[in-house]
Amino acid sequence: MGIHERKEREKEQRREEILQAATKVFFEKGLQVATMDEIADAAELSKGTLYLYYKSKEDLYLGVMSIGIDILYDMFLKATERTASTLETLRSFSRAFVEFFRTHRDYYRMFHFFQNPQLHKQVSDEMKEYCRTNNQKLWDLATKILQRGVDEGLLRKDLAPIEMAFLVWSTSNSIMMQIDFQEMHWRNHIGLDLDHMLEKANELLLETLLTEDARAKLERPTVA
Amino acid sequence: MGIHERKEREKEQRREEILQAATKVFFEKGLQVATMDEIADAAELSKGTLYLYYKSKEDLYLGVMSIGIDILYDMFLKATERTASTLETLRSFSRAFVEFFRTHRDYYRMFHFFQNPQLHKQVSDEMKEYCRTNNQKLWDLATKILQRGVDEGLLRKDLAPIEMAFLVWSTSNSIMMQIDFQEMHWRNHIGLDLDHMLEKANELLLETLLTEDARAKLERPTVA
DNA sequence: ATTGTGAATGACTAACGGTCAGTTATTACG
DNA sequence: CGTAATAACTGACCGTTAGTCATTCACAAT
Repeated sequence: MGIHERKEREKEQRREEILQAATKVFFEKGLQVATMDEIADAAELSKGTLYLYYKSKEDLYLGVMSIGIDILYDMFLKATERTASTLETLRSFSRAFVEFFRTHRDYYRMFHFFQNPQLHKQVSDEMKEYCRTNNQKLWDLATKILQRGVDEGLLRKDLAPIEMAFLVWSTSNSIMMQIDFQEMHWRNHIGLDLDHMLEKANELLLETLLTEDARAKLERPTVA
Repeated sequence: MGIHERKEREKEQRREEILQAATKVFFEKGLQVATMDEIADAAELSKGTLYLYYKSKEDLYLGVMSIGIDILYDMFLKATERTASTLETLRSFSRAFVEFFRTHRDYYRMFHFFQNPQLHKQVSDEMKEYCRTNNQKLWDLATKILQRGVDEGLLRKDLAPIEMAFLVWSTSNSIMMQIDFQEMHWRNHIGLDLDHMLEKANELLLETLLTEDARAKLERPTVA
């Protein structure tokens, strides 16, 4: 009586195959230019079948994006798992985000669509909820580390951990967006090295978030 | 022989009428949902006529957005024209941006499309260039003020004015984006007051950009 | 062998951005 | 004034594509 289970597995596998095909096509063309027929071709299925597994093109897009969230989560987790000082963990976190941005640009790009509900025309409530939950894991993880920093007296107390998480994320994110969208414009027309700006901004922000004590120690690491 | 001139004026006026109709429809529905037929209806013209004045729906959208850039530029200009200390001018600048965001949300929203070339499918090179030039004015103005701050010893010298301008803009912008897209999510699910974050972030950043001298004076305004 | 079930198909529909041959309005000219 | 020339405008039409659904197909149950 394992037939039912096998069918379930096969269905799951089909869903996965569709996701793989969609990943390939979306990475190459983006949401707007990619067509469902193309994805169907890549999956060696008919278009109708795609709709048995995903409710809309946008749902499928977010399905692919969710893999990106998983990857980022894993990278964050690894950054926290290395036993090190909290300060070093904070830096690892920051670096992990930049690393994700550099090595998984395709996924990073997809986050914009998720972030901007103005662009959602056909996203199902289920998919929205799924993404929200998945995304929440990231924030919980980040907040936990920052809370540790506050408890240890490393980070200032007048900002809640979630506020710091938001600041760190939004600072990095806005610069990464510009790198992704307009790097050449900034470099050639304005003469601005955005990669440098990204590092600098993270550095400045971390300093800003540190308590005065921690900042003093940072400047003179081994107190005489 | 003023016929030619009159025709020119009428043509310009028609272009303006189309822009008005487009403004109304785009504000109500956004780029994706608004249709050219709707805009044609609103302008009491046929769809074909729209294409005599704008090359594509996206061009028309950017035409509307450019008005928003003009408005923001004027607000920035007013912020700098008030005779005041450079520090106060910097604050005015920051406030002007927030003010624009609050009172011209519809225009602000349109900036995203301009910023993200991934979304451009039919933008003409001419319109791109026009927007770029228009946009550049904003940066020039901001950079000028920041340069003054550096010259006066108010702002640190290890960051170029354009770098500071970029940091200020990207910090504000990323938070505003979140307010615009997800304010309710942040407030209800995370318990985060983004309006407060926006002020706080601007405040922290300004402090970060000040020289140590200036910061010290800021904390004890009247030195004994 | 036959029936039942659900997965898969692909022709079809609706919607929309953009086009262009044809119409109308206006000006120039004899 | 009549007519030709020019410019402005129109809307039916085209191509594309997301999404649908009646039908077909594969396979399991009996």
